[in-house]
Amino acid sequence: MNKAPDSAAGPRWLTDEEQHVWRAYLHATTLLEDHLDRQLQRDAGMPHVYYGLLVGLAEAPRRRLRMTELAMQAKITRSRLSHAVARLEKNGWVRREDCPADKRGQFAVLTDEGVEVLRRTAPGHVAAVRQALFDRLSPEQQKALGEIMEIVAEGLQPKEAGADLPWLR
Amino acid sequence: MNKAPDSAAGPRWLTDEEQHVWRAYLHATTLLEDHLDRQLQRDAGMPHVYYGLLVGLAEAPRRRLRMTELAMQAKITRSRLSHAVARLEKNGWVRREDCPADKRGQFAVLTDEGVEVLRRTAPGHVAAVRQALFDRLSPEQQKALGEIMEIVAEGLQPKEAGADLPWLR
DNA sequence: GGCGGCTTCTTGAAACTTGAACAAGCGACG
DNA sequence: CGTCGCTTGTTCAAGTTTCAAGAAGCCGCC
Repeated sequence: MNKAPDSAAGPRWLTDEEQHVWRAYLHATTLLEDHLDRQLQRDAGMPHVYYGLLVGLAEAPRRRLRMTELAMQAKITRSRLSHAVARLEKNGWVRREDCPADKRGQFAVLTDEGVEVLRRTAPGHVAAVRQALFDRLSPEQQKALGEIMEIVAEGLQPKEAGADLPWLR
Repeated sequence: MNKAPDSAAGPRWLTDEEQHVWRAYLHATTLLEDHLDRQLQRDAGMPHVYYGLLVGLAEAPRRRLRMTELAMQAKITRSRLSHAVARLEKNGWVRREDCPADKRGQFAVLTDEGVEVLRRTAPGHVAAVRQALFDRLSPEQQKALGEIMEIVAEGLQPKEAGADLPWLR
């Protein structure tokens, strides 16, 4: 897929425009992430990733998901999830349950308290996202952003579709 | 600036399209960040943020910057920078120097070894960015992305321009 | 049955980040 | 001068993330 080995012809540096775009990207994404992280830490007492876990559970069938599924949904490692759920459990927002069908498995279950936290904090969070992002972009820009992000995500998909050959990595 | 208080008319949830865009955004940005973080951790032995610090220093006048300036450039807190520089110092990539003009001040200075690390790892990093982002986007999309990110960043600017009134916060 | 390879989830230690609190120096204004 | 308010950079403790290692159960195959 590469036209030529980088090392042979010198690295292909970013052009000025690319560099500009890249810096804008880094700048904006870190600012936005920090912003939302603080907003949630302040209003909900947890970081953005943890909030995402609760949302994931809230949308799942019986407000429960296997650990691995939840981890994949949130794009974090199982290890990280383990620690995170331990913390959320301490808060009373999530509970663990054994999986009857697979004795290795655990369900993470959103408790009523967890639902309540979401109910209370979701509006503020949505407002923050809206204000930081959607209120500032034209419909065309929103559409473009969606498409761009889909392309980028697709190129980085860790698994999915068996399209590539894991055993060659 | 708000049309109506959220609490009065119910929160303005995201539309389906907005939700779709937002998820794509989260998905793509976390995948990309993870990807680059691992790439750099593997090839350069440091996380992306630390790499950014070295780059910042490399571009500064005498390869040095005051701690606060560097922190602002990298959009991190002074505290975090303090830790980071301590670590980079241990690696021999950065050195601290007193500021003669202000006895409180410290310069972070990129060492020759630091320059060397950059020289050695920058090509790989650029390649990773290119492959994950620019190689997949059309010129129009690149342009659009740049504009969008600028808008978003502008809306979150923590300081700048004295346009708002700090004493009212 | 039972062995080997795989998946599931957890653990522990080290690295990194956060936020509050702090020592030290600056600078202006009386 | 002196002192009050502010900035600079660090430190500490608590919280989070990573990575490597490991206990336990599943599954297929002989």
